[in-house]
Amino acid sequence: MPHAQPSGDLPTLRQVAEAAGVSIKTASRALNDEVHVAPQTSQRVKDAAAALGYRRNLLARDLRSHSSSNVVGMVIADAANPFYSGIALAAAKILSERGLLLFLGFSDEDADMESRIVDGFLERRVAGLLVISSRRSHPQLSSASSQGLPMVFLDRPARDLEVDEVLFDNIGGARAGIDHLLAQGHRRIGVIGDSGALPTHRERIIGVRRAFSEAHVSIDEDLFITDASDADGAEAAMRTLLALPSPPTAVFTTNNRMAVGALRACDEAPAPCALLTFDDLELAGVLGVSVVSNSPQDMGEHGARMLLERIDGHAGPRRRVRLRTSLKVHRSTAIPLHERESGS
Amino acid sequence: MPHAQPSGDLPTLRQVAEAAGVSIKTASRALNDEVHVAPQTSQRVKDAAAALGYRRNLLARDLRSHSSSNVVGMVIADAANPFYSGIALAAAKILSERGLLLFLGFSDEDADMESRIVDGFLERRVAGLLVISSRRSHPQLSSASSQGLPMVFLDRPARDLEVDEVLFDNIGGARAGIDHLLAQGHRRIGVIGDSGALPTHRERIIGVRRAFSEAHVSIDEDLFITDASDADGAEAAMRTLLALPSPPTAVFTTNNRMAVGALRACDEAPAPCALLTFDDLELAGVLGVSVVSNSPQDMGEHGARMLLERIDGHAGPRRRVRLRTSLKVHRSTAIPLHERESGS
DNA sequence: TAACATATTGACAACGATGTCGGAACGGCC
DNA sequence: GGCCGTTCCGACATCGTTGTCAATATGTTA
Repeated sequence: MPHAQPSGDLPTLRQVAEAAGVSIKTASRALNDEVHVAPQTSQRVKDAAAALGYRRNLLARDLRSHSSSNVVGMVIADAANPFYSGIALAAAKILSERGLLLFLGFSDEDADMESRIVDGFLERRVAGLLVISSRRSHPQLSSASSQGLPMVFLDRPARDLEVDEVLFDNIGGARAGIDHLLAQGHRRIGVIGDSGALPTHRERIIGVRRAFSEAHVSIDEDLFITDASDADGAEAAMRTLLALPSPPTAVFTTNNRMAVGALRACDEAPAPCALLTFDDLELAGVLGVSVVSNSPQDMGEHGARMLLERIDGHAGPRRRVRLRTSLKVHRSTAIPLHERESGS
Repeated sequence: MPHAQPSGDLPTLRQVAEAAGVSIKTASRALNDEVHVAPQTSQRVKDAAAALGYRRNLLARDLRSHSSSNVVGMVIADAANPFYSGIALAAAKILSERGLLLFLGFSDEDADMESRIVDGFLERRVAGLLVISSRRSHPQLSSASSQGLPMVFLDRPARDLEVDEVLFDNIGGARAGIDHLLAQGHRRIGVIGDSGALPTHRERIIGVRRAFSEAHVSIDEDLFITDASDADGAEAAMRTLLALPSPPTAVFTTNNRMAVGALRACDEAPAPCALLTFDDLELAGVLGVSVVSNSPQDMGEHGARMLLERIDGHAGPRRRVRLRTSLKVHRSTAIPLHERESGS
């Protein structure tokens, strides 16, 4: 029963070497399974290491071998949103297959916070970055990027950087959603959106407007509330829409947070709402909410793979991937407007 | 416009020092705002650093100053579950207030994976660990713990380690849930639970049985399905219960994944289900599901704070915190059984 | 037997930063 | 002028590991 000494510090390679009666270098070779180490020696070193509870110090190793540490830094906005945590999870899975660890930082949509997080990553010499940015410009990253640090932007474009991107087809997805509602006979369609600060939301609104205009349906701007900012805001927005003299017959929300808020408001409405949202909801079917479905898993995996290619030395020009969305129709918008009966 | 050289490597302190015409040590002093540096010198160094795009190398700094890196490692099972990601987010927020970064690893409930993740943390000399463990024993951690590495176990106990823990009152919460259902007049109560591998689930089942036994209500074991393992399994389990000749009048699920599955099955059931689950659901109100509400945020914050105290040198005996749960009644179990009308 | 290839090992420098210590310059004071 | 204290600065060792190179010992070939 090898009993580790309860002293405060972990044993070093030097101590292992002394215990095994060899030089530091030989101990290093043995523990790294390099060639040209006598089997007995190797075993003696490994036994000593096990007895002492030795763990190699990767900080020192990475410093010496100049290999950027096997760590990838990832910034996401909000872990409470399953959309972002889904991206992070999928990316982490791909990276862990290669033995890469993940630094995860939560920016909470705050530009300064994001900046501090990225600084921490850079100072720790991460091998690459996955960024869901809340910033419009990235001065820190521009020099890092030009110095060759691999990075991939997810969900939101990197306007001022020539780096790889994985985004969703926001315009096309939103357009397909509105097309569906129009095809079901809806003309008074409400729209609830996050604040326009996020490019994703701007693109989705563009898609919405394009759908209306190409269908030659005029837009009632009173039904557009695009500054809801969070679920509570969306709930209030939905109440406002429902309280209109002539409320919308269907409502489109630009992301899952907005949908959650809208659903809360609908819960107290006299009639069921026809609801369609960008982003998947886990219980969309049960809730009857139709969705413009996107796959955070795909985004995380794609991003992670592209980053791995860059880490492995791929040096081609920037790549911009747009992931497709798919429309999934559920109860609340499944029946054309003119076939719906009141009540029920 | 200082233009960083596009060469592959980041500048070192040596290069900054040369550019500023001072020694390495002086450059170090200037950049760390130490005393006894002439203002002009300091400025010259800082200008040079900015011009070169210098970033200090924390790997080297931490190696030298032997300060365990300002990084905390955290293992969680599954980021797709908002319960775990909620814990991680809350913990990260607390830690980031102290400038600590978070290594996040996803074990996917796999013991080997957890072990590899923890190894990576230890080899990178993290300052502390937050662990939601999928393991029954933790041989790696026992030596690390006795060597004084701060760690806090979350949600699941650390049987073989004398470390701090933050858990929920699983027995009491489950008991309160069943008490509520019994009080509403339910006698045939279905129970859908995860596989018994997790201590949380075992405790919850204990709470359930205790509630029955103290109310002197006999248990129909046919209504207990406690090996559902995931949402799909729970969906199948719910279908099984609903297909019984005499189906339960209410169903208790032991966590949010089980609830999701049960809800899917209920969606196709002829009559609405009376459902109560351990763990919060974001749309519990809309869905009408009553919940034994716990707060992953509280757990994350508590755990992070306790870890910080340990990192700061607190050396007291292990602490075991049990966080309370609270019952939130929603539509499906709000009306006593005998007052319910069929249909509606 | 000599020459040569190979296996095994260790001494030493190096990675990029900080801690220690001592030296130079400066001012104030007797 | 001599002494002291303070400020400012740099040479050097050091953290724990790996890369380079040279030194042995051993086996293999001409």
